[in-house]
Amino acid sequence: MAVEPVRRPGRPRSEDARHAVLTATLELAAESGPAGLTMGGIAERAGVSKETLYRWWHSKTEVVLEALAHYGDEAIPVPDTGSLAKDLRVFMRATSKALDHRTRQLLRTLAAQSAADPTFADQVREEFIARRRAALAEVLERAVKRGELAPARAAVTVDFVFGSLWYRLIFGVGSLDRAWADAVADSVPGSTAEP
Amino acid sequence: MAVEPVRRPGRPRSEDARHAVLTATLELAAESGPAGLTMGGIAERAGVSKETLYRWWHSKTEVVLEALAHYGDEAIPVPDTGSLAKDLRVFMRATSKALDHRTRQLLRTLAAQSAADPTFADQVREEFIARRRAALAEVLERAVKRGELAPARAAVTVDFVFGSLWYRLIFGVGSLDRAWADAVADSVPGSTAEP
Amino acid sequence: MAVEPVRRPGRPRSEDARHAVLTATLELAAESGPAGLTMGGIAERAGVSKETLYRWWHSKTEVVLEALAHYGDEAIPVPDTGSLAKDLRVFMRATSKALDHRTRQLLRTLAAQSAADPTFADQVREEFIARRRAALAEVLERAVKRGELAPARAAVTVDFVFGSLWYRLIFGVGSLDRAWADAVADSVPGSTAEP
Amino acid sequence: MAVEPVRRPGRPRSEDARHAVLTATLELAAESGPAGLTMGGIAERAGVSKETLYRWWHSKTEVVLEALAHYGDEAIPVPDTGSLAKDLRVFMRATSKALDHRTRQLLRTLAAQSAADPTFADQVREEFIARRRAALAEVLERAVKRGELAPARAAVTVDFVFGSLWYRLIFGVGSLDRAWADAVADSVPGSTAEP
DNA sequence: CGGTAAGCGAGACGGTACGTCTTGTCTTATT
DNA sequence: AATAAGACAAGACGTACCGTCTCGCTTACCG
Repeated sequence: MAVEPVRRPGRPRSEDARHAVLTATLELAAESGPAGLTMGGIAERAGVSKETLYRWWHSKTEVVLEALAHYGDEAIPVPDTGSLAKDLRVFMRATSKALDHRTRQLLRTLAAQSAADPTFADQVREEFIARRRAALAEVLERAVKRGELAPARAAVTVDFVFGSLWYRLIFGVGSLDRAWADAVADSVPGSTAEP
Repeated sequence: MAVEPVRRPGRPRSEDARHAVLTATLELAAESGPAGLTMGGIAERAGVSKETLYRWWHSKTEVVLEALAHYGDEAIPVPDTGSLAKDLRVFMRATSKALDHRTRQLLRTLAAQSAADPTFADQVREEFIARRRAALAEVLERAVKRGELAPARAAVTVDFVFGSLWYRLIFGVGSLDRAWADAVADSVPGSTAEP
Repeated sequence: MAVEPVRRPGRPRSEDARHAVLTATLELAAESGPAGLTMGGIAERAGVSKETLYRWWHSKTEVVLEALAHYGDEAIPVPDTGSLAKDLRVFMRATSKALDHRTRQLLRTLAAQSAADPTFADQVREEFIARRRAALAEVLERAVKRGELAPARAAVTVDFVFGSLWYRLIFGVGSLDRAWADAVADSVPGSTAEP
Repeated sequence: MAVEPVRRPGRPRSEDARHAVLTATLELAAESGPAGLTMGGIAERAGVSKETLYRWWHSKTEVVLEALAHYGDEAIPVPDTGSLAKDLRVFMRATSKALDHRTRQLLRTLAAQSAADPTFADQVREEFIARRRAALAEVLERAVKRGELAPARAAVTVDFVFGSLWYRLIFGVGSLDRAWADAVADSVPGSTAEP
């Protein structure tokens, strides 16, 4: 049974255009940051008309969201070493490693738009934030089942990890390097003992 | 010796104008949120010329920063009950209580601008974030001296508390009410025992 | 010998589409005037694709031109009463009568496009203006042959009649009613005497 | 008594900007005609922001109108030789002479916009057309007073002269040179006799 | 009766102009 | 010197229309 063999009439959406837009967004975000990322700029860089841009994405945030989703979907795998301490280490270090310049710029763009507009915040939360939370929650869930972690603590831990990340990213309060990753991993009770 | 008896020539700065600007900023932020808060709008609402606005504040962020500082400076006192658990409870509940609609809108404006522009982020960090961190650090420091808290844990705790706050504020990931305040307070080790 | 018995292969042009386009053009012109008459609008109203529109007409002007030709081709017959004064009266009154709201909107569209683009002006002149001029010229020619009109005056009279019409139509300088028609007819020398 | 010595507060309107806009409009109209004359283009050529353009002129037509008024106000003087025939000759030849390439482009722009939008047509009529009509009407009035021209004929003559001009200009029906000027002048009864 | 070829709808596309908005600077007269 | 009033350059925004394109489907004929 084919999943979607239907072909609607009319010229089909150009995959080239879509790809060019997402690529241009990543490039521009990396180069100029949130402030320099404009719809007109993306369109020009991508060799795409503004109308096409607005047809498929209703705002800058949506473009960034999709660009980021495409780029970083498998960057951080969900580890399963059998030990919470090790799992957290792996997860945090992978997270830290994924935060290169380009990604930080994209995330800052996401944060800026989300802070300014609750509607977009909802979208970002559901389509991006939730995925990351789920990945970490999976790791913690296993630890809870093994009795390594109190259930109540699992919940706040997710906030802790990502809260720290965004807080530092947005306000520049401290680094997001490997030292940070390890410090965060170690601070989760029950994972401190075995370094 | 008088502290500052100097009187520069010319018309002195209008205190009325300054006050009107800060009030207008608070009002507009509460009404329209980050997206609707413009320099032109503030000037108009305050009955002040844009010239005057830009003379004393170099950017929207500075205005918001000062408006916020004025409004919420003594809102959250630094508690000293002799017990980390109690101190944290008081601090977190006061923090939660201070986060009314207006304040959240202002904080979101700060976050949006900071995420978009690292220079503003620096400013926000130095003039606003740092003060809050210092207040919490003072509470934790005392606990460390009493042997209630490991020094290493004190550092990450500050990140935890404020990270959670901004994370939830920006992306709408969960509430910021009294339940949240208590959950955060309880999750700091050594303060869990006594509810 | 049949004039055009050839039948090219492939699907023949849809007469329905052609008719729908011309009708839609007339309707839209009457409703929204030159400014509101767009190719996309015509296509949509006619239930025809833009592709089809552009296949058969290369510009808005061509569509309007054909719509107008279809509608008003026999509206103004060439009178031949034997008297210049009477012929002119009939011609001018018929002209005036043909200038209902819809026709005026169409003519204004033609004028707008012609003024903006000399190439279209050429087309309009050859395919529309020339026909009207020829009709009037025929009437005047007969008068010249009868000795009622000086040959030199015949030439400028055509300019006079149609110039006045377009001038008033475009700039709203005076009416185009029966009074105007009579005034114009009467002002041609040799036709004034007999009212 | 000074006509307008009042000085409103605020930065006064820049005469430089105004002049640059009108000049740029004339240049662009001459170069590219009605179709190539855009608000953005005018702004760029004039070194003026689009906001300034729209602050003072609400549409392209208004800019063109003012540009034309400035340029051609005294181009065609009202002659008074004492003879209708001579006056008309002078007036028509001056009119013809004033119709250089640049002016024709401007007039065509005016016509295009007027045909498309009756509101602008009203404006053009009152602020531009009316002045020309008044000039010619003055000449004819004098002839009527001298008994050279029937009052009824004076009215249609104005239509005739300008109708012919615009008709030829818009649709390219014949020239607008000296031969045309003389032919039109001669065709007015009472002025034909004396060449 | 099946192949071939053009017409047709739907609708995406690059391009360009539109008119509005906000930012930060400036130039006045007034206080 | 500071103010209000407000004009200004710069440039992003989101919309509209243009004319072209690429699809799948339809309607004829012709062999």
